[in-house]
Amino acid sequence: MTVKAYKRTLVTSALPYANGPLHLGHLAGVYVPSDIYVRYLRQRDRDVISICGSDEHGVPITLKARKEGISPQEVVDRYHAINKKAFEDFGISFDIYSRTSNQVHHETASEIFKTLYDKGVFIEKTSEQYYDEEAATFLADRYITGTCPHCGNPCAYGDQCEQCGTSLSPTDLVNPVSTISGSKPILKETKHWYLPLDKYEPWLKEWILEEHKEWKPNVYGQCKSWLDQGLHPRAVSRDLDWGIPVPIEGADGKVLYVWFDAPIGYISATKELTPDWEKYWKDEETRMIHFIGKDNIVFHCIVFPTILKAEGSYILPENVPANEFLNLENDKISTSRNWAVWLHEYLEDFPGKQDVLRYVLCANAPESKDNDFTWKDFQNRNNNELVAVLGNFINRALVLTHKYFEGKVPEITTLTEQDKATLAEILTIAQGVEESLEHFRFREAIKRGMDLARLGNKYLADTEPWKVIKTDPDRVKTILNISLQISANLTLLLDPFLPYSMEKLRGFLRFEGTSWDLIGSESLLAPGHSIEKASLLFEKIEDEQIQLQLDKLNRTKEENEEPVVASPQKEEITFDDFTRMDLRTGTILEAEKVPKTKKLIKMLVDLGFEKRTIVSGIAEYYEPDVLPGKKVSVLANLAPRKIKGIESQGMILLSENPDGSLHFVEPSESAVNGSEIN
RNA sequence: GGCGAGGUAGCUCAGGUGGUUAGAGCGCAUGAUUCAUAAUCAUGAGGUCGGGAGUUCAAGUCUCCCUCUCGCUACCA
Repeated sequence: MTVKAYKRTLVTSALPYANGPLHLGHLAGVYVPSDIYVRYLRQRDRDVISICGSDEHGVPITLKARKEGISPQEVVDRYHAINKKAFEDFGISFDIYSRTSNQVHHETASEIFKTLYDKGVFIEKTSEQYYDEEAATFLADRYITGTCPHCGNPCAYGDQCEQCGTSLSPTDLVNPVSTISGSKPILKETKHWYLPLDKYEPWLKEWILEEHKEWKPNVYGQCKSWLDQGLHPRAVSRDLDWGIPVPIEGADGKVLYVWFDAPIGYISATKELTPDWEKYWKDEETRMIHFIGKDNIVFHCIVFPTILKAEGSYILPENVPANEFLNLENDKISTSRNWAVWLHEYLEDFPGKQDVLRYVLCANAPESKDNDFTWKDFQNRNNNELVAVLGNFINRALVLTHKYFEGKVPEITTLTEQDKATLAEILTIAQGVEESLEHFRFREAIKRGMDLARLGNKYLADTEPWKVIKTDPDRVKTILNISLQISANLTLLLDPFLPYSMEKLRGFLRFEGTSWDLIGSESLLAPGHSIEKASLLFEKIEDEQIQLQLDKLNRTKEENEEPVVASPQKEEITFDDFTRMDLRTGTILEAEKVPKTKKLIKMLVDLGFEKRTIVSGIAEYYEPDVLPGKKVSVLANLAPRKIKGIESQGMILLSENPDGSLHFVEPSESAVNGSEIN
């Protein structure tokens, strides 16, 4: 592997989807690390740009719009505004925060599609999809509801049943209904374009598995998993009226699939930012870094690079430092369950405390595995680290300087060996931070950065200026000069992590330097230079504030535990309809797990008049060895179906709780095998 | 079931190519100290490195089996 010398860096951060506000998971996984990285490079005076924006297409946005009776544009306008402002208020320093619904992006995505189309990259395929004749439109999976074939939930979507969690395809649904017109959709042929990922598989294997072994284990492993399983062509278009129209003849009513256009948003945003955009996207001397969460690995490591490669003139990402997920108080963050800490709410509840959250999310970032955010930990890190270590050191240095030298930086008289060692340590620490940042190890970086404040505290404890002042005031001059030089160095070293606080600290010190190259200097503050009276850099966070946040989450939990609204009753049927079902009492004779499956159990059931083999997905709730002898209710005249190669002759009735757990509908002991259930 | 990532001190995590008494921060205990937001500094206690077997002179680090967590995937009549 050759180490390339790069002239510039292009940093992209995953485009947040504009159908909801930002939460801590987004920040910890993507935006805090990318912002630290970008601020660091800027401070080093490197040529770097940071790109982000709202991802505004796709079906979920149209659904949200429909639900609220507004247009998709209004939905994305709302969340784009909220999120853009939240990022700004939080100090995420994108060079541009654009959006995919704007003109530049439409043009850029269209051009790239067109180029690939003209090159003959795509495969065209015709398939049958549901079509709403009344609304004269094809229906996206999410626009179709029907009865889930698995659990009978009458409100299942065309792509997933939210009750049992099964992923579905629209044609699986029983009694499909269009959510647009309420009519019954028909199957109609439609043409789509596919990106043949399979053809690029050999190249991807070489590029990732051979040339990028340095990628993080979670990223590399995920890619390997996909590549080993074999790639398949992926549709790049959809029948939908919200998005970027497919820019070719005869593609009316079709738009680019959102995952195709979203990453191109990075390119569009760069175009919008600078006329020099090609230098960032097409020059081999540019290093492109994608900051993303683990859910985006396949798109940024496999799909998007394939698009860029197929297009031919673009560079590929040099690294994709994807993070894992952040949990909240021991539970997965979930927008639909409102289990989250929303950024805009945090900013209201903790005004002026952006850096505290930046610090906690960085120090506890889910870099190698899923991590947990707890409010207690948030409080502890603020009180025991930011306040006690960093804030306290600054306070000590400033207070002592005012107490003994009227707020003027004293001069160095004589340097002891300890002084020299302490000053030398500054640079060593800085090099450690650099090393960590260059390798995207942000939690290690921030910890190493804090070591400089620890060094300051130790230095003061060792030299004891409050004692020495009585016997040797000249010595104290040197001690405080060094303490203040450490403080000034801290403003430089921690600026990428804690920009607000370091700005404040520069104010305290009346220090204006910002360049990373100054770090290690022993004369950032000249003797005689006046500094401001000390005020606090960080404040303690009291238990009450934390309790308030915990109460908020508890309320959410209680709301979530309220009984689920019973699914609406299905449409009325006649007695004849009912009598068509042949329900029987039976007894399980034998049961065994179906090999190589997680849920399936194969049973032999005695129905009195005959014995049936029935396969059922209950292995997560019943062990096979407890089943023989159990009385069950069986739908006997259900058409047989092959499951995992075994013919299942009937269905065992099960009741399902809201949590998905299954329970047999058990006839009483006195019921005889084969007796009819009416 | 398949694939991937994880399971290391009370908590959150480090531990290239196997090699002296397994590390850090926080928490805890003891001592020092008072300039400082009861902050700081020092010292210490705490781990059979998920479990088992194997390779090796030597394994947290390699191999196999098992187990738990997370993700993708198959499967649920």
